[in-house]
Amino acid sequence: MRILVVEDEPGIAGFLKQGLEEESFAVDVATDGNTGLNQALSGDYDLLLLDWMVPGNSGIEICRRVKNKFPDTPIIMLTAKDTVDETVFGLQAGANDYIKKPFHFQELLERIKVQLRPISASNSRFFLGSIILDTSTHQVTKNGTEIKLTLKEFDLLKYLLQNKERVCTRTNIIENVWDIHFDYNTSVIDVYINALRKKLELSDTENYIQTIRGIGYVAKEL
Amino acid sequence: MRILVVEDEPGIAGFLKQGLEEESFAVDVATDGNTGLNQALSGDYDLLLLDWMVPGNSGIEICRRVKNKFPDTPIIMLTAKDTVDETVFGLQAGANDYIKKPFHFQELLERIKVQLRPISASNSRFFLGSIILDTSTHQVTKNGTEIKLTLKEFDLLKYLLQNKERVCTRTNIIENVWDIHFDYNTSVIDVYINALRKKLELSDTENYIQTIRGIGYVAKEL
DNA sequence: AAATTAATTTAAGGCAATCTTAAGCCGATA
DNA sequence: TATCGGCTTAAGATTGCCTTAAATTAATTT
Repeated sequence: MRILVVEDEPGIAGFLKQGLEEESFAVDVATDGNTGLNQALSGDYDLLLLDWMVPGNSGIEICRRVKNKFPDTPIIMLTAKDTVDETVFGLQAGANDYIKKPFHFQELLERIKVQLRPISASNSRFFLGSIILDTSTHQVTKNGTEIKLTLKEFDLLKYLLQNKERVCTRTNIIENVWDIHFDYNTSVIDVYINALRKKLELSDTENYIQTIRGIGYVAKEL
Repeated sequence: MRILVVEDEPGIAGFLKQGLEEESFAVDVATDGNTGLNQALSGDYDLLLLDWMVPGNSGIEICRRVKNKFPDTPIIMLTAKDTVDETVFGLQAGANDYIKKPFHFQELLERIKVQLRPISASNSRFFLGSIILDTSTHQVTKNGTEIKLTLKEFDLLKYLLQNKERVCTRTNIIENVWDIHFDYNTSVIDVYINALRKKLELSDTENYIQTIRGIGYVAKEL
């Protein structure tokens, strides 16, 4: 799940980025309204966190423009102000929720999950053959025995499992797992697919992760 | 823990009843909406599993009525449909979670546990291997001998144990144990984890507190 | 109140795990 | 056969955790 944070205070921005990444979201940060608006209009994001007051376009303006183009993208406003007027303005502009600063990260997370629930089933466990991936313990097992994966390996496998039986293109993967948007000219994916197959001991008779030449990969039951 | 299942298909109902009873829940089954609603309104249950479509009152209607009378009773909807609209309706009606049929029983179990966790979280003693943490006496022992911990060490260990088998991110920890909400740039956690491991004498063969690089820590049985 | 002790936090260096790049190889496809 | 894309491996760069010690803050004693 990809989240765009538009926030000029570097402290808060960094805090949000780290916290959300620990929750395995792919996070981009824009520190002013103009770049924020441009990135938001790219349509690459599943959710937007907008600060109310940012240099350049105001959060509320970004909200209106984005909602105009992508009515279904949930937007949560971060605001230092809590007067009724402004929250009403925000909701009129199409924001799905707002949260007052300073806030508890936990609470923000809750609200994000509520917004994303219809999109991601917010599952905690994924299954593939005898493989189980559990996001709550960050553990992967095969036939009950634990398989130690690195963070990126875990994220990649999770992404494939979230999209089980669906082809994940290389672009899909590089954008959602690596959070890279340009320069697709890398072979990280190959390296990590390789590592996964090795660690999961996927033989020819058990190739749950199949290559679609020229396109990408699929995780599928056999 | 008492669970009410409202489900008309006898196959699924029986499957649920048996599975949940094996997990030592007390399970009642209602096969139509009317009796389901009546039983639910008795207030005897800790959690409700509602099928979306049942004869008589629909699951969603039951959900609304029950939530009206018992806002704190968690409700999980079972649904064959997965359109965004309907899951959104369900959540608006107050459901705490939903799961699509067909589902893995394990997954359902996970979700039930998540919902019930706040209720059973009022424990005073927590266990991890041969370690016992008692919140009422503020004491920690390992193999019966007391281990003196400072306040912060105790709080940290308690938090990890309350979330046993679940990953605690650094953000989780800093918010819940230190009550810090914006300053993410600190290494206190490392220092205290280090102290805990030392005092608890967690060797490689006994590393009940594991590091999840890039995310945080988990307390888990081996 | 001052001094002493304990607890907590900050800071920094070292180290190991992880990530990324790059290059050679192999098989598929045209 | 030539080309393209994917596989595999190894090496260098980077990141994040561990550890220790010093600095700050809080609690306790004199």
